[in-house]
Amino acid sequence: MLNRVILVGRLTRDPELRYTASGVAITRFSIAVNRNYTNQQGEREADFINIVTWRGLAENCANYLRKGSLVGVDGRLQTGKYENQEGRTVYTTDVVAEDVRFLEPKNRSESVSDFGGGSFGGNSYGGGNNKNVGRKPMDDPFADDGQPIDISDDDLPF
Amino acid sequence: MLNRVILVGRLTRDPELRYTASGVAITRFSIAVNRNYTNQQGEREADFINIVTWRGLAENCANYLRKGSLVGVDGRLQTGKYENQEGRTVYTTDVVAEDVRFLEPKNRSESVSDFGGGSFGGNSYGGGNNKNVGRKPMDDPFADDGQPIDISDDDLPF
Amino acid sequence: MLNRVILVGRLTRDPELRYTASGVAITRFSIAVNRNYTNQQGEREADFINIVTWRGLAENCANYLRKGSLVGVDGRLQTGKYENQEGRTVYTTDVVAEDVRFLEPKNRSESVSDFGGGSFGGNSYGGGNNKNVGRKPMDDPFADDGQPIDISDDDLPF
Amino acid sequence: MLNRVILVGRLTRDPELRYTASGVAITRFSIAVNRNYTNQQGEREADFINIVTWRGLAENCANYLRKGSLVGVDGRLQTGKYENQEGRTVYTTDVVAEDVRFLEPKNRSESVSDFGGGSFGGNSYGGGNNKNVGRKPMDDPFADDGQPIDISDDDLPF
DNA sequence: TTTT
DNA sequence: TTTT
Repeated sequence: MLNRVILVGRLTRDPELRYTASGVAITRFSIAVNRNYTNQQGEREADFINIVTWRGLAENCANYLRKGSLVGVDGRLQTGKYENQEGRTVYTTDVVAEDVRFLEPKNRSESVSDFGGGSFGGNSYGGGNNKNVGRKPMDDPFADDGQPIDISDDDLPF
Repeated sequence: MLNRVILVGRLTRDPELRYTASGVAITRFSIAVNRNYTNQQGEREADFINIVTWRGLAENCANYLRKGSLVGVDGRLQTGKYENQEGRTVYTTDVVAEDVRFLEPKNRSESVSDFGGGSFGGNSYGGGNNKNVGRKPMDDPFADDGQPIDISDDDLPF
Repeated sequence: MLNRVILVGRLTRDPELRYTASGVAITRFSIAVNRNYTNQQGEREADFINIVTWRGLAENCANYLRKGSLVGVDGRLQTGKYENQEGRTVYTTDVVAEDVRFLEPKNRSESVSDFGGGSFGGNSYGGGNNKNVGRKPMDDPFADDGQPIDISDDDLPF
Repeated sequence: MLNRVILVGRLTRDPELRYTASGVAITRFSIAVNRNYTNQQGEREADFINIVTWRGLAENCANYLRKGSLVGVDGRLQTGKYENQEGRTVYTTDVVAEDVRFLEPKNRSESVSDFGGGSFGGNSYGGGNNKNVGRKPMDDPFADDGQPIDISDDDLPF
C-alpha cells in the first residue's frame, strides 16, 4: 500500500554505521525537522525522526553526513517493537530512506568533504541513462500500431 | 521544513473522538499499511501508524470511519514524549492528518453510511471554488505588463 | 534532487502497452484526480495526469487496470518537449510511476480479474522481510474512556 | 482525492508576481529539478516544473526568491488547457504550492536578503503550538558500540 | 484525450 | 522559457 515520507531536516548527531551479520551496511541517524510555527513562548519546535538507510546509501550517509548536515529524505514509514530491560514493549517508528539528498552548498568551509554535486543516494537506478528530456512524439510509442517500436532504452528512467 | 507523509491503509480499530478542555475535537486511530513484500514465512506484514486529526476532520473521521475502513492519509509526522507509570520516557510518533480520503466504494453493503462521494476532509479550503480547469492564456497573468489583471478569483484553489 | 508525486485517481481510459525496440514494456494511461472542492457551479472538477510505467509494472498495469479503475500512484514528475506538426514546441509533464496500487475491492463483479490482494507493483523489493510488525492497540497511551480530556490546546498544530 | 507533490530544485528565473482583478497575489516561477542519474553523455538532466503560489506565500516568494535559489516545494498538481493562437489546445501542468522552503544557507554573500531562518511559507497554521518535542538521542534503542551486530537480514526492507 |  |  502507499507509504511515503518526505522530510527536510538536520542531523541531530553523527550517523552510526553498522553491518549485519551477513555484512550488509546499515546506518542510522536522527534528523530534526523544524516546525513551521512557533509555540506560545515564541519558540520554534522540531520533530525528531529516526532515519534508517541500507547498503550503499548507508555507506554514503556515513561518509558524507555529520551532525548538523541539512538533508532531504525520501522513504517509507516502518514500525516495530521490542522488549526493554523491564520487559515492557517499546514501539518504534522509523523512516527507511530510499533516497537522501545532501542540501548543503558544496563549497562551504565546514563542509564534510568535496562531495561534489551536493547530493547522492538516488533511487539506486542501476545505471540508468536518459537522453531525451521527455518524450519525443516523432517516435511516439502511441502514435501507431502496437508492436515493438523505436523507443531507445535511453528513455528508461531506471 | 518539509515534512510530508502519505499513506493508504485500513483502520485497526474504530476511531476515538475526544474534545480538548476548550472544546476542540480530536480523533485518533491507527492504520495498518501493508508492506509490498512478504517475509520469509510468506506472510505480508504491515506497519501500524497512529493518525491524529483535529476539528472538523476529526468529527468526520469519527462519524464515517470504522475498523477496517480503507483510507488515504495526507499529513505530517509529529514526535513527542511522555513519562510512563514507571517514570520512563516513552517516545511517540504520529501522523497529524491534514486530509483523510475515504477509499471504500460508496455502495457496498458493509459500508458504514451513505457517505456519498466516498471522500471527505480536504485541505480545509474554506469554500474555495475554481471554475477553470487550469490557466487560460487569453488572460495569461504573465502575458503583459504587471498591474492588477483579469484573473478571476475562481482560479484560487484555496 | 527530491521529486516525489503521490496521487489517487481513476483511469480515464484503458492503459496502452507498448514495447521499445529492445523489448522493454512501457504502458501509459491517464488518471482523473478529483479536486477536494467544488466550483461556483457546484461541480467537482478534476486534474488529469499522465502516468508512465515501465517493465514489469507496465505489464501489470496493462493486465489489471481498466478505464475507471481506482489507483494509487507513487512516482516522479518528468518533463519533456517535442515539436508538433506545425513546428511548435509542445511541453509535456508526466508522472513516471514507481508503484501503482490497485484500490478497488477485489470481489466486485466488474473487477477485471481475481487480482488477489488488490494491489501490485511495489518498489521491486527483491524479497526483503522484516521481523517487527509494530504496535498493538492495547496499552495505548491514548486509549481510555471518551469524555473531554486534559489535552491543552497547545497540542494543536493548526 | 490524494494529490501531493514534493520537489527540491532551483529557480530557473526570477519569480513573477501579479495580482488578480480583486487584488489577490499570485506568483509564478519554474524550478529545475536535477535527475539522480546521468545520461549516456554523462550529463545530468533536469525536469522543469512550473510552480504557482497564491496570497501571502506569493508575496514572500516574490520578495525572497531569485533565479538560482534552492527551494523545497510542497503542493498539488493542477492541470489545465487553453487555445493557442492557431486554435490548438495546449495542455498545462503546474504545481500549486502550499509551502515553499528556502533552502539556501542564510549567511552566504550571494544571499538575496537577510532572510533569517532560511525558510518561510508554512501551512498557514494560524498560531498552533505543541508542547512535546520528541525524542532525545540518549537511551536510544539502537545506540551502542559500533561493530558488526546481531541484526538479522530479515530486517532488510529491500 | 478525460474518471466514479 | 530553463537552475548550481
